[in-house]
Amino acid sequence: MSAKEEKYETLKLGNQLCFPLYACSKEIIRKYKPYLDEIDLTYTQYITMMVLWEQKSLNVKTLGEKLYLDSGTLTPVLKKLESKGYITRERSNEDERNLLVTITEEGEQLRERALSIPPAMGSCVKLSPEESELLYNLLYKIIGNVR
Amino acid sequence: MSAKEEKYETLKLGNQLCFPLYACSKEIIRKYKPYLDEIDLTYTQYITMMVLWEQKSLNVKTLGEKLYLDSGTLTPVLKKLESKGYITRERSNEDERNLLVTITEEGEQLRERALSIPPAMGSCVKLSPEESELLYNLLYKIIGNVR
DNA sequence: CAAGAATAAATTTTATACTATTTAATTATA
DNA sequence: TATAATTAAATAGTATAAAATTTATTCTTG
Repeated sequence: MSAKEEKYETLKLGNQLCFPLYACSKEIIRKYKPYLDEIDLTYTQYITMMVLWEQKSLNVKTLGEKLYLDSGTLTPVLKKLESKGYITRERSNEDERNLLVTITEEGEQLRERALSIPPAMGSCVKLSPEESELLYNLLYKIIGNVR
Repeated sequence: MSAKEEKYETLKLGNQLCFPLYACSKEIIRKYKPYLDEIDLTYTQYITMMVLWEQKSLNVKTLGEKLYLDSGTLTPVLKKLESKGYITRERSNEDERNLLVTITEEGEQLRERALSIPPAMGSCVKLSPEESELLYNLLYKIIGNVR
């Protein structure tokens, strides 16, 4: 390898860790689309509903901390979910700065229809349980380091 | 654990592999921002330049295959890079359907200024070389499986 | 060699995302 | 307690992304 090639080695796309992360994330979300289309959710709406299926009611800030998203992204997502009838949005009585997001009965029912999605996606990704766990731990390690 | 909790276990955010992938990708790109701001590039513009630093000239389709992006995303990115003087865009003589993207002298010079970015980012991610390689391989394995 | 098929970009539409700013409400403090 | 500081959402502006459609060009094949 020439001296010049050596010098710029670290700037090659194939030597980045960020690029496969970015590409992999996008490709998986793309792969979700046909399944999510069946329940008329986008990926962002889906992970938002996931939080609400576990915790029936919370404010935008707490939701954003769980999803690593801020109100600039969440406000339009939540308005959309409200228009679909899956959530309600109302200011908290104790502190009116907080907008309380609460799942509706229809939102609860959607959970049933979403049950088929994780196994379908798992069969696309095709990692062994050991590989999945390894990847999971490495990703959360980076998230912890970066933040 | 109750039967109901058991049933919905797979729909919990903490049990997804896609979510940490998505979150990790975004957090890393966010971490790039201050470094990329110094050379006035966005992340998408940066990975585009990376390809062009390696291969001086190619058409939009080939570029898109390398970056997993289509012309809908690349066209505005390339117009921006052109306006900054880092690339030229011209139709190929052999086949006028192809738009040939070519790096300029200024684009080449930018490579020098970008040299400091990979080591700065590496120190943020804080994975050992072994962990990095493991992660790299798992990510490309998924990309290969999904596509 | 002309009509149709295929290909490459660009454009359109919808939905994210991030940063910075603004607005409204609450808390802290001088 | 009036004012400043802080906090939570919403908004504005810029930049991605994906899918679908359109346009222009080239290839295929009858």
